[in-house]
Amino acid sequence: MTPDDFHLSSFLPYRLAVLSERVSRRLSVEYGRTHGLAVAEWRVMVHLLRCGAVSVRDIHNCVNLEKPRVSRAVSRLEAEALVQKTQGEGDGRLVAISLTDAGRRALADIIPAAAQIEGHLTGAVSAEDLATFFRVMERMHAVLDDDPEAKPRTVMDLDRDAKMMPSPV
Amino acid sequence: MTPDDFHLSSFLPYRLAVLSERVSRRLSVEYGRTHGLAVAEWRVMVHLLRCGAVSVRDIHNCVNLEKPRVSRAVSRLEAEALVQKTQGEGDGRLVAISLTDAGRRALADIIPAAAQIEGHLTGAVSAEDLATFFRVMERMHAVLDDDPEAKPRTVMDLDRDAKMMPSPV
DNA sequence: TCAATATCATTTCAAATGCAACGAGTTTGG
DNA sequence: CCAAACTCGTTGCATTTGAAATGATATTGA
Repeated sequence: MTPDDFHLSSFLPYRLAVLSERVSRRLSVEYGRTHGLAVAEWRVMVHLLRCGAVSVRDIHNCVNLEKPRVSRAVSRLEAEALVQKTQGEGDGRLVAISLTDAGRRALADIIPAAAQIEGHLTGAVSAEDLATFFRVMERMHAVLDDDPEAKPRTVMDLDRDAKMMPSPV
Repeated sequence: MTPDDFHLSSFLPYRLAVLSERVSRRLSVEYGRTHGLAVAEWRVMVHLLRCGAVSVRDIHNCVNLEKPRVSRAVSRLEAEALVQKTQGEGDGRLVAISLTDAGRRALADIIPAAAQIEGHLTGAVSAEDLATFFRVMERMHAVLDDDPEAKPRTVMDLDRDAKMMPSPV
């Protein structure tokens, strides 16, 4: 690669970052204006909806947020009474975080709007192209999975389809 | 969309963010370890390689970085003698920022490594699939272009192929 | 049993970030 | 000609950020 014909605007990492940030910002307009949430809070709440009462560590392992960020997001959400923290049953270190009714109501409000934005984005291409798009994303993840310099993927982010690997006999 | 079957791990904005950040981090390992650069500095330098002596505003408009971030990135790069700032010729407000020889040498070092990482990622899929991938990205950008709530795209990020629009007669 | 180690959530601290304000310079319109 | 409006790059400031440290609890192994 000659340095001279290297264009930022055709460089994959840059293009990914630009699109991702643009989409992310558009989305945060939605849940920011309506419920004052930021991306960390949004991810935490969505995770809680599916997984019930879980620990900070569990959220950290599932939604790609650093531990302190989860901790602070939970604090903010608790202050707004969207989640509640209860002392873990068995293990005294663990904190059980769960949605409140208000939190569930907020999600019932936000999720359809979020899904609609996603629908606008995905609706602009054919189902085949979209499938290819996600397949390519998964292939890139797979490349990074084999790269010792790359940060490992969280379990939750593993592509379900890609999991059908020949199991070690 | 029923809130109950909403999965973060299949939500487009989330998936984009996760892949983008993972790729970005892998890349920054490269130029971070070898030359102590962060993403803002990397973008500025690459832009300078192509565009010669330009202003802060121009960089801001081309590489998707906020103005203060460009200003500070340039300061750091200047402190490391990778770029130089000279007083603009005509307009007394403008600053002409350009690469030093050391900056060019650093890029000659980093760009091949960056291109190689990109090659690993793109090499894992067929040319057709990759073309589809970029086409889908462009379509999503187009959707956001029509969305008044979305931040406008910078001129540099416009897809060259997509520019062939029927011009207003 | 109980010291050493590990894990959990939080906090600390320094650095990065982005918005808004600023001072300096330039353009515009009367 | 000159005052108002605009543009440029930088800086102030409050917030966010992540790595490492902390304190509290659990687990391990001798």
